[in-house]
Amino acid sequence: MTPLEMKRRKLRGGGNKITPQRIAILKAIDGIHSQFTPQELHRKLSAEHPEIGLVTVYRTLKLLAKSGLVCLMGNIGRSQSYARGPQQHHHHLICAGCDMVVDIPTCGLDELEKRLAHETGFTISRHHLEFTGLCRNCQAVSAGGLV
Amino acid sequence: MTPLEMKRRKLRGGGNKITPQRIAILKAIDGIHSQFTPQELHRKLSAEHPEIGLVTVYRTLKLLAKSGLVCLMGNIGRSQSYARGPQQHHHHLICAGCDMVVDIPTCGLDELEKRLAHETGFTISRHHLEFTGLCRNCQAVSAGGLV
DNA sequence: ATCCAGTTGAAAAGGATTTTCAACTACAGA
DNA sequence: TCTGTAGTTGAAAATCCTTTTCAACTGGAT
Repeated sequence: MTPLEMKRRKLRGGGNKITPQRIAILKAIDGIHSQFTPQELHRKLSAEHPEIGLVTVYRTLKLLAKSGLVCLMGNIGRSQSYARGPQQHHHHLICAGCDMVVDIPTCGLDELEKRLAHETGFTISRHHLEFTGLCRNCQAVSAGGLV
Repeated sequence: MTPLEMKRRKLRGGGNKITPQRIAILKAIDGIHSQFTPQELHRKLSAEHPEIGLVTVYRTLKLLAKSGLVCLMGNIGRSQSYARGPQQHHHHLICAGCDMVVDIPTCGLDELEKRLAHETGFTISRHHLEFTGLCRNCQAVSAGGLV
């Protein structure tokens, strides 16, 4: 079963229909390797699928996130930010220069989380960790005085 | 020197003027012990200072954040979220039920940060860590079937 | 082949934030 | 104390992102 088939199946399982728009959106997302906003995805789509409206992109991303097929990462400025891949435990290293995103699979926060829960009486259900800095490329660029 | 005087001095130092609006806003912020949005602050202000416009609140918060007198925490839904106190190294434990915010002064991420920098070639300038869960109160409420 | 619940695109509405602009004012210097 | 001016203000308008509404359309079960 191809990855796309798996995704179709997962969508169908939730009682949703498989439409040409949704397939086009799923395919487009597969080709994006950094975080993206609904607007950016729509821009990317419009080359091959000018008939797909921005509203549909918003709706579909929301649906895909609910179905676990894309990952809602939070807000960049005013915009929602999504990323390819399922919602799972991972964190991000983000370049302030070029917006590149690197996933961080481990964080070692379990200990801290347990301690906090104990000390505060909270039930902690999730955490979010984000590092910001400059990637090698952008360091070079800013060292050259271009920024 | 009172805390307020210190803040006035800090503002003046940046070449900014001390206006009645800014003083009222600084005082109001001192009375808020959880995170707040510009809109919430404006609502709170409007009782005593109906003449202060929402736009001024937005502008002043931006100025205060730049001057290090309040702390811009990120976005809650679509809204910016601020908190009393200077921007410094601390993180948050947030209750999903009542929005209460608890500061976490330590995080022990220096090691991970160093390792990441080494492995990826990034220059890491800051990180953001956030735990979400339910405080004792809200656990009780949801256990009672009210949520 | 038929039917209907789910889906679509366009336009309008909604909500947060920023910009514009003319009037006002804090305060440095005379 | 007075004056000039750069910074500040509030209201309205503009902007930007996102959601809602609605009539037309369609996937897929029967």
